[in-house]
Amino acid sequence: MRNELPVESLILRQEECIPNILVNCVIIGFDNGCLKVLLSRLKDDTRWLVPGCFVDQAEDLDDAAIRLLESKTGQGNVYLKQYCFFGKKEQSIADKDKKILRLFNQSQQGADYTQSRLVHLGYYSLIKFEDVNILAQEFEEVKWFDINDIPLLYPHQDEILQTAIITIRKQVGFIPIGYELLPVEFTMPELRGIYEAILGRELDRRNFQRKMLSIGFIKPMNETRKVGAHKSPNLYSFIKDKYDEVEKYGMQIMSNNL
Amino acid sequence: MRNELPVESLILRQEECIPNILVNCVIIGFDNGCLKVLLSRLKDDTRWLVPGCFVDQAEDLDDAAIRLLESKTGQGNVYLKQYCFFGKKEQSIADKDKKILRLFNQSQQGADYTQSRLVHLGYYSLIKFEDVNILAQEFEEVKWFDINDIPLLYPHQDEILQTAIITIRKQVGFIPIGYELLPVEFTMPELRGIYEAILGRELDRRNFQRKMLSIGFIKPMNETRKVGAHKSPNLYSFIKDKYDEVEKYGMQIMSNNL
DNA sequence: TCAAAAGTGTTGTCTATACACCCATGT
DNA sequence: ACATGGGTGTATAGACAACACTTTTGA
Repeated sequence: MRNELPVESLILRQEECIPNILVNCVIIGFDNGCLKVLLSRLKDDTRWLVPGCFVDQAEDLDDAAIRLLESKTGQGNVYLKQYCFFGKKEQSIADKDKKILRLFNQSQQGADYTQSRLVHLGYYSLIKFEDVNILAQEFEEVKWFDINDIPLLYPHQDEILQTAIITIRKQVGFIPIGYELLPVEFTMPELRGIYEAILGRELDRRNFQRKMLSIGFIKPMNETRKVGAHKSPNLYSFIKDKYDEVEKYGMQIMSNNL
Repeated sequence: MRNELPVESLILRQEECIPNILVNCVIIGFDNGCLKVLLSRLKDDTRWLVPGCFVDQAEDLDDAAIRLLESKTGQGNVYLKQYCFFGKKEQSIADKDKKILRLFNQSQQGADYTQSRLVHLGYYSLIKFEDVNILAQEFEEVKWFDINDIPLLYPHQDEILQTAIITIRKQVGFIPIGYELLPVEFTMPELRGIYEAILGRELDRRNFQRKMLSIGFIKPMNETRKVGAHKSPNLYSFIKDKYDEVEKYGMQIMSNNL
């Protein structure tokens, strides 16, 4: 599922970028009952990175994040939210790690990116796993990892990643997370699986269902899905309008007893 | 209450600063039943600004924010939290507004701060009103404003300020806000006043009291305060330890029905 | 027929809210 | 005495959690 050309055009910047600002994006998906995060590395490297890119002088920060997201997943119009910034004085790209610059900005011309103090601007994104077409440059490897099985990362990357996960966990009661992570039609056990993965504990099947339906932005389809030697679960879909209302006022979806 | 020397030493930077990163701090206090925000302007200017400063090359972002806070209030060890970053492509200091650079960094030597794309890193701070000693440079005016009566601001400043207020409103159920904004000893009506100011509506006096006491990190002092022609209210104080526990787990203080 | 998992109903407990009542104090 | 506002108690409605029971399906 590789597609070299669009990746290049998305990543390669004609103009010079801002040398000391790196946009990072923690891309979260959900598959097979587990939360996944998309990481990237140089093909011959051992350590992984949260995808990042430098920002064009003439580009909004948010647009840089969208461009980054598109360059890895092929998807641009998804849930994207800033959650944190990082910038300790010692934070910069070490000379010995200079090679990873290729992952952030293919043309290493112009500004000297290793000389600058580096400020990381952290975004996280929730994306439908099935919609993702993993894209990578020819020297790059991009891969989903189970969130509970993260490989060795470059310095500072763990903080960037873990802070995102903690933020999502704190916000899970306030964002209609299922809408972002699941396909258009989904079953109640699938939805519950997301909450269980994020909260790290089991939820009562019966109370969960009642709660979700009572909020009113999930509607049952008159179909079921065959998934095994038992009753086929109903399919549901989100009512986008209701969901948008809720989002505006920051209403609470899940109970507070985390 | 002016004190010229320390202000200079806090603001004036020997080394060169990062030219495109501006730390902003929305400083929130509570007085006389109203939320206040500390704004700054040049003495002969008409428009106000959220206090900001550039970051030293060899200074953590958080430390720059603390230095900024201290340079305006004399207080450094207070609640300080990053909440947002801003950076649209057109965002930079216009040549006609170049004069405000004096407010961010007294020495205008070195890097050309008007040439750069500007990224605002937003912090907000909750501070005990009585502890604040307003500090200003000789060409600067620093003043508390009622949060519902904000004067004319420079471009982008309104977004920085309003986003902070919205963030605080969303988080009010999760941060022990009274501990930060009130003196060590306080009355229940004072505490309630903060919540009412933030939520923008009245709360039931009696239920509020019960709720606050039931959470368990407020303890009654055996004193009262005379405040008028009626029963003197009890004084209370926070139990810091309990509060810290709560903070860690992001427990909920107020109900969710905003 | 049985196991597994979906879906429905019931009940007790806890929490939020509304409000009646009493207490303290200055004019 | 009375107006003002703090402090305590109680009753009701609604939400949450626990769990019994029913339904559907493949082996």
